[in-house]
Order: sequence, then C-alpha cells, then structure tokens
Amino acid sequence: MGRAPCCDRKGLKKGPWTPEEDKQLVDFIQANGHGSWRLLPKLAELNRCGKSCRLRWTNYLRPDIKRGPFTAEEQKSIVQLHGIVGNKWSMIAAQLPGRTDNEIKNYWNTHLKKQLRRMGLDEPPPGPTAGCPAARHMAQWETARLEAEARLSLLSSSGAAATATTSGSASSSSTAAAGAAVAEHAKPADVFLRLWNSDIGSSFRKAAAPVSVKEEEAVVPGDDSSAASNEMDAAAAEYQMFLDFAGEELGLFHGRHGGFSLFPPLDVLAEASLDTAF
DNA sequence: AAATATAGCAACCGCGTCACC
DNA sequence: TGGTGACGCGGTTGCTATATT
Repeated sequence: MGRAPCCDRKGLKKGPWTPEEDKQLVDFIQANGHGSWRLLPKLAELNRCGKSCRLRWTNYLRPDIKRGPFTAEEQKSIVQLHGIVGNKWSMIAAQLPGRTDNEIKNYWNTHLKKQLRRMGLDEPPPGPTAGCPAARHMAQWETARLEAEARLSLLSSSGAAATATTSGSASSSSTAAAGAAVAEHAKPADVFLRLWNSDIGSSFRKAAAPVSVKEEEAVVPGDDSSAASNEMDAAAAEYQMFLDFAGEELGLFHGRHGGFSLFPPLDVLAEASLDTAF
C-alpha cells in the first residue's frame, strides 16, 4: 500500500518520554479518553505523533499495567502459550492481565528464550526440518497437557471436598467461594484437555509425530528430503487446523479483553487446598 | 577506577488489516 | 468496489544500567 510514516512530520519529538509529557498524556486521556490517536497529540498539545502516544499509553502509562517481575505462573503460561500460538504477543498478553505484548515479547527474548535453549526446548538447530512449527511445538504442548491433567486432578479432589463441606454445613462461605473459584478456573484446563483429546488434536499429534521422529534422523546423507518436506507440510496444515479449532470451536484466545488464563492462578489453588485441609 | 562487554527494556519502524468513504 | 487512512501488531533498534576485565 505504502503510506508515509505518521512521525515524518518535521518537528515532532522522538525518543524517551519526559515525566511532563507523561503527565500531559495521562491527564488528557483520563479527562477525555484517547478517542482518535491521530488527533490526540494536537488536542493534548503534545509534540508527538499519535502512534508514539498510543504506544506510550498502552505499554507504560495505562493504569491497569502490572509492574514488577513475572511470576513463575506467568512464565509458565507464556512458555505454554508461545508453544501454542508462536510469536502472537498480543494473543499471549490477552491471557495475562496487566501485562503488555511488548513486555512479554521483551521478556521472552531476553529471559525465556535462553532458559528454553538451555533446556533444549527452543527452536531446533538449523536443519532440514527446523522451520516446522508443528514439530517444534510438540514438546511444549506435551508439558502443557501434563500440567492440565495434574491440575484437573488436584482441582477435582479439592472441588469435591469443597462441595462436601458446603453441603454438610453452611459454615464455610469462603470454602464455597474457593470452590466456585476453582470450578471457574477449571474450565480452561478442561477446555485444553478437550482440545488435546479432540479429533483435530489427535489428528494433529499423528501428523506432527513423524516429523518429530524425522528430526532426530535429520541430515542423513541420501535422505529423501522431498518426502520429509511433504510430511512437514501435512503437519503444518494439521497444526493450522488445530489452532483454528482452538479459536473457533473452543473459544480460546478470543480478543484482548475477553480471554482467560489457561490455568488458574496458584493463589486460587493454594486457597482451595488450604480450605479443604481444614 | 576506567574501559569494555553484555543484558534489559523502551521506543521506533514498517507492514497488514479493517473500516469508512 | 476500490482507494484511503487509522490502528494494531511484530520485529528491530538503540539507549541505559550493570557486570566483567
């Protein structure tokens, strides 16, 4: 298409934002909303382009942004979600309230990528099958599945206990609340397992598995690379179907504000376990 | 203590998509 | 229905802080 960058206008400031500019932007948005980003700088009397204002607001100034280090649970979610959707940072961010796509992207590139590499879970070394997303994501899917099963088993035991407690006496409203919270959070894990166990999921696993095996045997002289690449294509097609199915049939990854976490936060689990222990 | 290397992160850039005319 | 503009996303850059020599 080809459109001149909005920041080309002479005289518009670039680079780091000053506290004064931040305040100006926050004050304006809190009073008027952002409306059109294109018009905002003029209305707010900021010498910046709209794009820069939007970025500053969404990545840094928004009041609901969660600051501080990523929790272990968040790290796990990022790894698993990345295994599912790849570099779809906005999709991943939608599952992590208070975190921005930019923050997650940076965190992935600076921390998690290295960790996974050390564990041998990141992109395979360059080779004939290195580009196949289906094969690459299998290991991460597998860990996500095992975790979902473990959590469901934990949830079902604590949920049953919570139900028994509440039906036996009306004494523990907090237990009932915890049970409800657990049930609410059980849904995503349940959805994940439904996805994994669905026809599409099993078809994806069958298609991806031979590629994973082939990866082990890669760089064999005289290997039939065209057959391998056909299998890769098939696996990639199955993988795409798998993702489409996740999105459309099971309602995974629906929108920036309508999404859910794949797994319940640890504090919910902890609360449930604590309650059922008494 | 100074120089250099490395890591972390905020911000920018370019492109794709979508809505509106 | 095609063109245009605005928005949002993902990749990349460059600055700053920290670690190492």
